[in-house]
Amino acid sequence: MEVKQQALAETSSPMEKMNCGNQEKKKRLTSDQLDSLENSFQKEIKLDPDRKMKLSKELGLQPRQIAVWFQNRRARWKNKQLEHLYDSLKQEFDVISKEKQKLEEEVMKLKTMLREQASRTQQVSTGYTEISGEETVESTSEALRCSKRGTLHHQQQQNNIGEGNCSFTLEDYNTVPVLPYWPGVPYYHP
DNA sequence: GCGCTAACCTATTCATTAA
DNA sequence: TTAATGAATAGGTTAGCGC
Repeated sequence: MEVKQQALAETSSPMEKMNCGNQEKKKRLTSDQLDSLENSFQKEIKLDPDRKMKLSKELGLQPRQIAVWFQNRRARWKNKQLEHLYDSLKQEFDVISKEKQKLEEEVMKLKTMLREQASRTQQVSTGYTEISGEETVESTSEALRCSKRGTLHHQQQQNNIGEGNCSFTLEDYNTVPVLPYWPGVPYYHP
């Protein structure tokens, strides 16, 4: 019963007073009221009944106004959280995009090198050795393997890939923590 | 299980204010 | 005058409680 009376009291908002003939206009809260509400919100994002009544008395506002302010404040806070989340995800996306572009360029280079090596191998296996100008072609397959391995190894070292040393994996991505966190305000679990 | 109620959330309205 | 901001409302959902 006591709760019911309180609920009734809370419904008597300024707007309803306006509708009842009382021309009380919608008013902005004063900076002192906002400071107190903000401090309270920073301490605890949820509003328990005791604190609502306490703030109501302290600030000379209806409990309903306190509740509404907290609701709206939580909504604003959540929007900010989403903005922060969007920013951090965008940053991650940009980094991954650049990494992908680099890797694609590397793949192109390596494919070109493989094609060149393959054409040389074909020339050697057919027993055809062409010496044009100053160029000398090695005719042993072992030498070819060595040179190929050396080139690939060099590429792998440059890019830190191969032998399980890939610089970025899906697992890495999945373990990157997003930041559901807004400094100065405790994380809100709905 | 069902109805009631309070509290909460999201979307929206509307008054105020600053540019 | 208008866009941005914030107080308040409407309507829906959820959880707790008594029956």
